[in-house]
Amino acid sequence: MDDWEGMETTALTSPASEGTHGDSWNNDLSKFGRGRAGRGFKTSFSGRGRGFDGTDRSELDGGDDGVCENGFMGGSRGGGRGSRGGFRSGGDQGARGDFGGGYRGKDEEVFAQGEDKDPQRKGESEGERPKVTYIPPTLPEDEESIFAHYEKGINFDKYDDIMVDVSGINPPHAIMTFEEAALCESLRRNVSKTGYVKPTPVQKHGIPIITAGRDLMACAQTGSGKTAAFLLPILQQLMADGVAASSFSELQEPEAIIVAPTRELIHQIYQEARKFAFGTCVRPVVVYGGVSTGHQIRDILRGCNVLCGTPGRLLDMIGRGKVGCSKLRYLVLDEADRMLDMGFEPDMRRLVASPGIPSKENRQTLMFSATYPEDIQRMAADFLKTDYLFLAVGVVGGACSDVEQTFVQVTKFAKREKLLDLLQTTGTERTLVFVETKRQADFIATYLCQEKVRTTSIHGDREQQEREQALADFRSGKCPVLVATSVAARGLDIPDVNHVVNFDLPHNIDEYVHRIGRTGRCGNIGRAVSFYDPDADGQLSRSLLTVLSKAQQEVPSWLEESAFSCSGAAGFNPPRKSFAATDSRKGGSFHDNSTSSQPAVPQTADEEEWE
DNA sequence: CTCCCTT
Repeated sequence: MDDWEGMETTALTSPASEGTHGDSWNNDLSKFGRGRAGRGFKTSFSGRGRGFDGTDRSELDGGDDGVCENGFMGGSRGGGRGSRGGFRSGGDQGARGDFGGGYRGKDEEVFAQGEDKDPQRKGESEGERPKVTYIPPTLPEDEESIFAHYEKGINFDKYDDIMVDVSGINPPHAIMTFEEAALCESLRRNVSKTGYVKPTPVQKHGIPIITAGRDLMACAQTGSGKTAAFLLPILQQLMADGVAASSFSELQEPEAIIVAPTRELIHQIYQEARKFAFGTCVRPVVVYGGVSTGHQIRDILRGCNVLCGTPGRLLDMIGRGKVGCSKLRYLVLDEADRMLDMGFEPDMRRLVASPGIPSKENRQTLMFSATYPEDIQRMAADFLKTDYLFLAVGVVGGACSDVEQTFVQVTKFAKREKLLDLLQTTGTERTLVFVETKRQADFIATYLCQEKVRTTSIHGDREQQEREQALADFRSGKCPVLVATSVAARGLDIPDVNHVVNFDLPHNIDEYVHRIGRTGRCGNIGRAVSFYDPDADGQLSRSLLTVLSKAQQEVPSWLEESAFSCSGAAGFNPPRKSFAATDSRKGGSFHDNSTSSQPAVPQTADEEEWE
């Protein structure tokens, strides 16, 4: 089932970049160890208001052309030069001087990735490459390319065992076939070209719910066909209601907006949207950071019915007046729990406060994720109509137990050796190594490269082009080891990930569930090995225990003991978050439960499947 | 605290 929402490798690998990064694992090495003082990104980001509320472009653009762009870069590449200040800080201005004004320019003067090789720049950069506004490879428009990679073996029958639970008032009946979805001709054709024969459970239930105009909070694993579950009914409605054929305009007012927490993920969703919208008058567009803004603006202005985006760039586009929200009918939050957690919540609130945007009563809001901490569910109600439906889809004894989860007690300092050890015994099978920090990702990737393990890495401080290249190299098998931060934890659909290694365990259990969900999919056996550092991971032990037992995994006795001792006095350590696929409106009983002898997870039917 | 999110 991995293949379902598969991002097309080709889309991420441009011929031009092939040369530059051809030897990615080798080449990456040279880039890894560079000092990285962190970019102004974060500081400026979480800091305060963003340019976008200003709507006043002059300020924004002025910043672009002047200090910011390179300041930004300087922070990233400049290792150590005073880049902490965030963009627009004086300290960054220094960085700018280093590469003269040549490269910073307007969006119009961007460099295609091939030019990245410019020897002069390379020479002078030495750890300080000038900012090149990256233009992702133009995706081919031909049918063949759009529908590439649809012929993977999908075990549809596996889905018959899935347990489904719908709660909420008056849910519509599920459909059993795509015919019942009453899709128009071109959509039907696209569906079958995509290789879908019969709907998956999330589609069987989700499609009629959306078609009926209901708001939805859906709990389903990535790769279970959830993207199609919301795209199809949305596209169908738009076409049925005869949306104006998209055409050039200085202001575009999309009928649907889809947001996701990472660039790679939104790109993947966009690819799906292109498939299903092929040959229709509905035009999907994608926007995200790290690539040329001007390019994306032009793409939007050509016509935009379904806008996919990461929050920052999306808000930027709205703030620049390129995108209006008054015609919005559908708002989709993918990885919704992530979109509503601390990091993104302000952006989401800002989004739903955009000028002209219909209130929640006057639009349809759809949320999808594999995990829904209960506090997040409560907050999600701010975005949903009160009668929203909750849909939980799980594979009984399925995906989760297809992942063999093992734990190794390792202290911080022994982790590196242990990892190498592990990789040498597993050979070249595809392995995704999760680490806690961006710095650590560079560090470990460099180390593995030195040990002749073909490794690449992905994290938020890498150039967008590098991120895409890394993913492409991992997918293609050129680099069978990918070292990643949580940027790769969710949603990414990479077939044949044989192993997931939690070099560092995440701090929260949902993240753990998402991470190990990168493997063991589609009936394949996956393996997840986690390095458990008793000094650091004690807090997680209890919820790990619950996850393990629910997935019918063996629990090491030391972990059990650790959980016992870490939980302190009975009931004093209730799980902060539950990770179950349970409608928080159902009684709300498990609040109270969590302080009793109940395990961390509410005892409902949805044993399975958090992905 | 870190991660991810515009310029």
